[in-house]
Amino acid sequence: MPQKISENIQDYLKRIYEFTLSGGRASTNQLAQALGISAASVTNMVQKLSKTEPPYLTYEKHQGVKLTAFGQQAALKIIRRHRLIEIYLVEKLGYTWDEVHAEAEILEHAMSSLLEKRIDAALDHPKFDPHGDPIPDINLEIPEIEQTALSSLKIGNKGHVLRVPNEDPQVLRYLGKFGIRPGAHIKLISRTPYDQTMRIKITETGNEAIIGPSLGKKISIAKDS
Amino acid sequence: MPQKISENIQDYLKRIYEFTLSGGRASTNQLAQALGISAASVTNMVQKLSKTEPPYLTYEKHQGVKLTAFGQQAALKIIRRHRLIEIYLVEKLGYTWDEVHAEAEILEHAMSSLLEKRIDAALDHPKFDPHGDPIPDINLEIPEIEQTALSSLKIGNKGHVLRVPNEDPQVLRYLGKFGIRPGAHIKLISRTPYDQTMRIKITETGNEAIIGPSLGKKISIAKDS
DNA sequence: ATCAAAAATTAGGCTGACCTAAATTATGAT
DNA sequence: ATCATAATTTAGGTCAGCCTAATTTTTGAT
Repeated sequence: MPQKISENIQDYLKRIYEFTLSGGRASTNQLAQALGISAASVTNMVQKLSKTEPPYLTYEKHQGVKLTAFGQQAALKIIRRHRLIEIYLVEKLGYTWDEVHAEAEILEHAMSSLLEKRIDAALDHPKFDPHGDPIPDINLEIPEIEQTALSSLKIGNKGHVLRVPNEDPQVLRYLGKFGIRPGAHIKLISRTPYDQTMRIKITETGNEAIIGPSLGKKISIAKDS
Repeated sequence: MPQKISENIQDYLKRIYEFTLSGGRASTNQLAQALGISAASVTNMVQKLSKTEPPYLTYEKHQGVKLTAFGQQAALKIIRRHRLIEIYLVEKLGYTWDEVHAEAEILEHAMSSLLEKRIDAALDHPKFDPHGDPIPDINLEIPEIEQTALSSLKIGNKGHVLRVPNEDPQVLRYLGKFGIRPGAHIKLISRTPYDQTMRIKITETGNEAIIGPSLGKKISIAKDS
């Protein structure tokens, strides 16, 4: 029977979902680090989660874990709530995009189905959170969006920002200062040959920003014309 | 140092606060019943809570417990959050007054200081929750209101409702059907001599409602002219 | 004042979710 | 192919917060 699902289990599932988005398996160490607990504890918990009825994930020794369809639904449910909260806080309570992640991380576990419905309705069924991450709909479907990494832009080419999936408030404030946010139009000015650091221009604000290579890979854009 | 205060401790403090509002001490059994746990567990926990630094409460064997000033502040903080959430859900998210208690009971533990501030501001510093219970202000002060029990009204006299402090959704829906809510104007039609059951008329709706003696003691009113 | 019933406490245990240390298995550079 | 290192798992332990059963203390009716 589908037992009640505790907060930390939700956190495990969410992390595993994120780590396996690109198809692979999530490793014990990865999860331990992301969850801020020891690797031994992770091994222990994933063994349990692979033995529930139905199981949340499949586990093979030393091979990492992968969510079952059941586990994925559970993960998407939390992710939906997380992202709904984020956009609600920004739209209705004056939060900035760097403040909402930490808040949502806690509130997501306290959100009832009714509250989820009401917030979804109050925002007219939003499709994206403040960072441009897609919000799974009521059936937990995620809209597919075509997107490229900012770092793949050619010099002189233009694009507009789709996603800035970074939880770090410092980074978000830095980007926000230049006007880099979902929807912003940008143009790649230059790139250093050595480490691929980019200089980009933001159309809306006229600012120029320096973006390092790792951040450049995380920011998703659509290429314009 | 003020250690982090877990959810169940918050629940203990809230209950003790409620039970000792009228000056006495909260008994082990009372608390056990209210919290849905065994009396032995309560004894155990209150002993701990009386030995923290600073202590949340004073405990003497077989004499019940009483909050310290420190414990009271902690309780009031949760109560403030609980009531702010209740009124917010009604005002901004279309909840009815019978739905909000259960929701707030969970959300109160997930609410940050920032969220508390934003919600307080969004509602322009509300003074009462949907049941007419006063919301402690930012300094945790509670406005004193003069109030009498509905049951003390004389036949033929009028009044208006101040508080309907009942968590039971069924009761709240029953009362709501007649238009009995904070602010409603009422008049006592009759009272049965045997068990004090009252028949009252609600001015706004023109309805008449039957109110039993225990509920009559819980509903607070102000007498009109 | 007595004493049965009610209330509270003590003693001893359980479980979930974490930990460290030790042992095992996998990996990749040579 | 070997082997040092990294990754993972196993073993054994802690702690918070609950439990039941047994015991002690208080209370109130007579």
